[in-house]
This record gives sequence, C-alpha cells and structure tokens, in this order.
Amino acid sequence: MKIASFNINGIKARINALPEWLDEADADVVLLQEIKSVDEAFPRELFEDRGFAVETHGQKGFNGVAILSRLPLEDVTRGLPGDDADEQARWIEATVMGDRAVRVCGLYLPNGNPAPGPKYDYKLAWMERLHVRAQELLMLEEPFLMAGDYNVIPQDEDARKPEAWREDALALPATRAAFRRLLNLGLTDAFRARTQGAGHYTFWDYQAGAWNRDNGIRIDHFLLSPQCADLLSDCQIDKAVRGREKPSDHVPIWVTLDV
DNA sequence: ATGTCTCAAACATTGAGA
Repeated sequence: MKIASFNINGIKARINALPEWLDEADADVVLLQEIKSVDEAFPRELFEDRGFAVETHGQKGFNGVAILSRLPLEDVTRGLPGDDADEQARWIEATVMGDRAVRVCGLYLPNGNPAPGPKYDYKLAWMERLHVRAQELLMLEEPFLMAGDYNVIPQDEDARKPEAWREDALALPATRAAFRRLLNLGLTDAFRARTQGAGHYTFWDYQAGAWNRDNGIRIDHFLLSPQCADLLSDCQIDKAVRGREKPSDHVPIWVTLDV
C-alpha cells in the first residue's frame, strides 16, 4: 500500500500539476493539505474519474485538508478533537480498508509565526491536542499514521540554513520539544527510519530563489504507530516535482507499507 | 531584509497568510 502526502497550496492553482503527479505516483491513498477551498468547490470529479474516493474538510480561502483513496474508506472524521471553538480545517481521519485496516490522519499543523504571539500559542496548543489524539490512537494497538505538513523542522540537519530559522516558529526549541514528545510516545519518523543525514527537504520558499539554491527545509512528515512501523517498506520525497511548471512550494512525500 | 505565490475582497489593487 502506497500512501502519499502533498501540501498543494491551493487546489485551483494546482488543477494541472496535481493530476499530472497523481497519474504517475500510483498511490493508493493521498493526503492533501492547504486545499484552500470549501467542500462544495473542490473538484472531486477530477479524482473520482481516476478511481479515488474523495473526502474533504475545507474552509474558505485558507487551510483545508482532504483524503483521496482507491481503497474503501470508513469512519471518516473531521477536525482535531480538544477545542470545540477551533474553526480551522486542519485535520481529517479515516480508516483505509486494505488487506489490513490502517487508520490515516491527514494534518496541516499551524505555521505559528510570528513567535512569540497568539499564533504561536495556537500552534503549541494544537500540538498538545495532537499529542492527546496520538495517545488515544496508540491505546488501540493498531496500525495508524499521522502525515502532512507539520510546519516543524525537527533538527538542524533538516534545513539548508539552520541559522536562518533560529527564531522561527518552525524551529524554536519549544516547537522541536513538542515534536520530540510525539516521537517519544513511540511514533516513528518514517523518513528518518530509512534515510539519515542532511540535504533532504520537502519545502522550498517561492522567494529569493530558494529552489535554485536548494535552500529547503524538511517539514512534511509521516509519523507511524509501532504496529504501522512494523509494516514500513519505503519512504521517499518526490523532490523533482518542485522543479516543474507552476509548482506548489511543497513536494509530495510517501510511504509504502507491506499490507 | 525579503527578490513569491495564493486567495478574497470586488473588478484593480491591496492585505493576509505563508
């Protein structure tokens, strides 16, 4: 089973680039972030025509997540539990019914800049809610994964220029500590389970020639439960997608599971 | 400090968010 995650930075702007990647990626499940669309405006036929079930959790203008799946989906839920007043569309869950059921969570974690400030407070509170949700799912002792745009640079080796991110919400010590707390629950960073060392990124800013200078950061992650990590076969970043026509500022990352 | 892109407002340009 191949499961991919892709922050597309607007479904309307990626109406050509997304299907082009989708047709060659041959993924069974795709988690999308920043669809920047309400549910009614999402071009679901584009994906249904390719054999995908489509589940969206959108909002007007910003954020928004979705799941595309060639396998049946069950028990779809929208919104990260823990704050009924939170109206931002950043979380969607579903169970993928393959030979073995896998719970998949698609997430778009808050950016948090400028830090300090209310946006950073919201980010840290959201990460605390994520921790609680991970604990709940771990108690089931079944395969699950949480994947998407974490807006977290876990370590200095995950940035081309770590010094430039020292004061940024994506790399502040409290951000990294909150991410480590998730790992310390027993979750596996799928990319780091397969590949070590510097120079592996999933995001390059549109500004200042970041792509041409390979000035990137690794902020899109797959975290796997122990039962899911047992099934991990591969994890790769589709870096070349960033160099194409009208790209997103993120590229897809994917795992294959032996199931 | 910022050379870009996307979206919504309202129909050109600006502000917000990233």
